[in-house]
Amino acid sequence: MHTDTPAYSLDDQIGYLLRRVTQRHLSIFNAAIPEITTTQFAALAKLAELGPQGQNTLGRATSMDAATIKGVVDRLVRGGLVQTAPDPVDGRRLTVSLTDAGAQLYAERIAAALQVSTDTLAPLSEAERACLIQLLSRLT
Amino acid sequence: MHTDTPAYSLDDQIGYLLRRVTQRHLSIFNAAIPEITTTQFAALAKLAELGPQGQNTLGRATSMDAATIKGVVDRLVRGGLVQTAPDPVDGRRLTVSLTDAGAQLYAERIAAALQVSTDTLAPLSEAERACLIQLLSRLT
DNA sequence: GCAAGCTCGTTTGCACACAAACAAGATCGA
DNA sequence: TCGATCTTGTTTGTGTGCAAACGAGCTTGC
Repeated sequence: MHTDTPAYSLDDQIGYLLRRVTQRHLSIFNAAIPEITTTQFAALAKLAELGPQGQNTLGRATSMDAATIKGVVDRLVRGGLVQTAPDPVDGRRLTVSLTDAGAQLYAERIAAALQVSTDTLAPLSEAERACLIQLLSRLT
Repeated sequence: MHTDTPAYSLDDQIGYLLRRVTQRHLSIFNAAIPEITTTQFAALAKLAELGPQGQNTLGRATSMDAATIKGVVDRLVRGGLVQTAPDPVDGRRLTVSLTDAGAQLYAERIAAALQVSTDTLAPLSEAERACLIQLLSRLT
């Protein structure tokens, strides 16, 4: 008796595919919207949707942990797209909100951001795109 | 006349979904194989498949740029899983190869790595898994 | 009313990931 | 043959990401 080494094809593994598709997506996004990154845009989008939020709350809404959202918010503050203020009620809370410049940049880039998604999915048919989105949603 | 702000649903964007699914996958991988990271495992897998490779060549085979693969190789060397040697023919080239420990760790973890892929795709049926892999492959 | 436990934000340390710029070796064409 | 060009590896700077540990503020149960 012996155990054969099982075959392992890196190129067919879900993790490797996810990494490669993400690379392509980031490259498309960066070409279309060079001013900010995908995570920064996600933060702007959620602030626009939900209004001012605590920093950690915003992190949860955008799937970033506390350490990560802090870095993202810091860079957005540095770029003048977002501002922070202490919560008068809860002494721990740091409320993050869009500045006028942030709201304007977000509004101006929505169409480009939607185009990024379309371009990323360009190799697929309409039905295939919907299928992929649906399958990925279930792996969350 | 005016232009309505188009709707932008972050949760439905391909980039955001990719990030979230990747997070879940990395978490599953890290729980199953705590010794090394996904990228390090990818490097070991390609070295096992292709034999010793130049550092940049290995980077291309695993979809990492020159700066990234250097960091990965450095950490694998530090962990004793890989070794580097100057190429006698090409004075620029740095040949990377598996050590015995690296080859052994890789062989021992293949089954676990395959299980990671299975676990990541667990919410999907067999047919859906194949469909997802196929769709993602076309977005490379 | 108060102690235990939770949440908020912060910091540090590590590991990708890419852009840009660089030095040195290899190659290929005129 | 020799100069332009390409390739190989390196470094620096910036931006995610996560784990772990921390202090300070809030809340809940008893």
